Amino acid sequence: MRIGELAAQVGATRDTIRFYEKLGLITATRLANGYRDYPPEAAAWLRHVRTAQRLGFSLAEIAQVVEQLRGAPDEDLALSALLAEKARTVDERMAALEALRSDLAARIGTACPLRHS
Amino acid sequence: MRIGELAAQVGATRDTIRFYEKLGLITATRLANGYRDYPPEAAAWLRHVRTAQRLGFSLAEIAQVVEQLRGAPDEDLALSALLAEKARTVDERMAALEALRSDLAARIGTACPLRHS
DNA sequence: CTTGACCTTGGACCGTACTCCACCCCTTAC
DNA sequence: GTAAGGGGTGGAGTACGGTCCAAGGTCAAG
Repeated sequence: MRIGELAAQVGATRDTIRFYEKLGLITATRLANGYRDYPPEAAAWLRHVRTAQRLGFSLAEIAQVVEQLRGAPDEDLALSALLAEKARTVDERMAALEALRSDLAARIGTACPLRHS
Repeated sequence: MRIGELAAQVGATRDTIRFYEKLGLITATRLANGYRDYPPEAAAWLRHVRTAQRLGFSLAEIAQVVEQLRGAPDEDLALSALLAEKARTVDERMAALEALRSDLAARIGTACPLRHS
């Protein structure tokens, strides 16, 4: 698969994929003419990257995970642990939002909302 | 209060506070010598800004709220309305996080967590 | 009266995650 | 053979949220 098809399959631009390659998030073999060539799994992998990103991982973190997974004794176990850690972060963020929400609710309708923050 | 003390109180740098001023997030009166002067409430206000930011609001969004308050016929009423709107945004964001959290929970412990995203 | 801590400004610079550009090569269709 | 539509590279530009720096003014203590 060439870069344009891969890009279309995952809803990214060619530029984005080349950018990800620079960050070590994806690698490609080259065809005789110099074009990047991707195996079919590349699309699934890029979707995984996008998912991780959506879940709050920075591209640098994802690249680091890839790096850490290389040579891990149990790949799946390591990945599950990382996800569990992210879930905890999400829980914390939700608690903070809940606090802000009730903070906002308490101020609404008061005489001077920001004055008592 | 001068900028250094304010910065110390909220755990920011003087540069950050001047940057926020440029964005319209905070205003200061000036002393005779040109130094910025802040009322005691400024610290609470800045902490509020930081909280909103930590919860995923961009500085531009926060500045927009401040902007909308300027010149409102009834400041308190306007602010209450904006806070009510923000509370709704917070609710939406919490729902999104809840979705991500259960998404993570579902993946944890599976044979190959990222494979089914 | 100098030293040091504090303040002022404008502008340069950083990291993240792209996005666009110019300029070039390769391949297929007509 | 020429035009369209891939692909390649390096480098610049964008938005966001700062962070740092130089050159200078202010002020209290010794």
